[in-house]
Amino acid sequence: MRDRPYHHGALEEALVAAGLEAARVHGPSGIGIRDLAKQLGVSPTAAYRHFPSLDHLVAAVAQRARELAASRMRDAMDAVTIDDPAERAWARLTACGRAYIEFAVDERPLFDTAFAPITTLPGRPDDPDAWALLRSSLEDVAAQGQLRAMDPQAAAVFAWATVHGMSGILAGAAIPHGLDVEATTDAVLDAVRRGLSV
Amino acid sequence: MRDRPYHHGALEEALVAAGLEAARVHGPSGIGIRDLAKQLGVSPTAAYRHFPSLDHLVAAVAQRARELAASRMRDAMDAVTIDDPAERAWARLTACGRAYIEFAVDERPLFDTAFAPITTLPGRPDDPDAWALLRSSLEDVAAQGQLRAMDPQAAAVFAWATVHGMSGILAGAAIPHGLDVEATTDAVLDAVRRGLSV
DNA sequence: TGTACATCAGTGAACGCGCGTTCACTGATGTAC
DNA sequence: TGTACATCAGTGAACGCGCGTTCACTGATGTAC
Repeated sequence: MRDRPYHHGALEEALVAAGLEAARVHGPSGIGIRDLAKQLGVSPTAAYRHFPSLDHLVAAVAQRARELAASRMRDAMDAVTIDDPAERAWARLTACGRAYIEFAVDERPLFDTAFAPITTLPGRPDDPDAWALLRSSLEDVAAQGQLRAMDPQAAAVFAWATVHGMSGILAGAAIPHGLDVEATTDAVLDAVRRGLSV
Repeated sequence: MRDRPYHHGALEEALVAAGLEAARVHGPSGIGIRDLAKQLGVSPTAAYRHFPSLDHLVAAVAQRARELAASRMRDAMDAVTIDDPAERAWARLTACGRAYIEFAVDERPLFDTAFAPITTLPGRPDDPDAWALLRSSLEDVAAQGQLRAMDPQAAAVFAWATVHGMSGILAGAAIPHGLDVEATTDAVLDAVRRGLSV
């Protein structure tokens, strides 16, 4: 006489989805087996049918969060409408970085979840993959002859480090007093371009 | 007939020092009231004579960790021996950034402790202060007429973001496969200079 | 110089909580014959 | 087409742990008179 069938049917997916919502509000430490099971009207033990431990569930949620960030980056890149090939390549790289920073600011707990130190490797590659998007947009810039002679790996690390660090600064409590976020983001992205261009 | 006097004498300092050692190995979450009290041969309650809560103790340890990072940066800056004023200013800025990155790599858990999101404000300013060191070395570069026209605040955020992000990449598990750490650090610091210079 | 007394820095036991995880078990599903 | 049975996905209760924190209390210290 229960209103819910004995078998949930899609508990694994439901756990990840509910975990993502929890992480959206409270970050990675907000994901708990007992908590999520309660929300889904299921016993805590049921979760262990799908994940060997909490760590694995957190890793699945983190992957989902990274993919969310990456898809925002991809969308921002696709929204670039400039025709000139060289400027287009730069604009796509910049859009990619800006989207990363905006994700950190808009969805701070999710950002923390996405890029927290990895404890358990995911079972499949990220799709889309943020690092791959960055690499490919840098390759476009290079293909336009815009990149100065430097190790392409180092160039990618430089670009990533800057937007990642900027995200950390804006997302953390460490924002320098009275900082104009948008203007500073523009200036930082411009400095990245100058650091990379011929 | 105890070998230890009833009053410890310097428990506050001892707690911070022991907390720093714990954080050095296990990061901020490795700092625990019961644990430190046990190490010092004191009851957990005694800690509450000196800190209203664990959070305050952690904040004190974090400040100590930041100051440790900052003093490494200052030492590295002071070790620069170049005479030419403009090159000297750049070298000091670079040394400062490199020391920050090296601290993250050498003392990862301490780095995590130092720059974790702040929960409780410290009772006194950092001494030395990492952000102030960076600002002042950038001012030196500007005073040498080497800095291109940009908001000085944004310039500082750009430099800090890059080394902070680089630290995060190197300290996290997210190191791209087969990365040459030293060479990449050099390349990134060089890109920062290019991003800032006239 | 001695003494009463306020204050400070400790003790030791206990509370209460929430967590991940495990155990023995049951309801539902699907498949071989 | 029906049925036995392996397998899968749940239940519900409990374990055990370690933590921060609190309580009533005591030993040591310093200071006013």
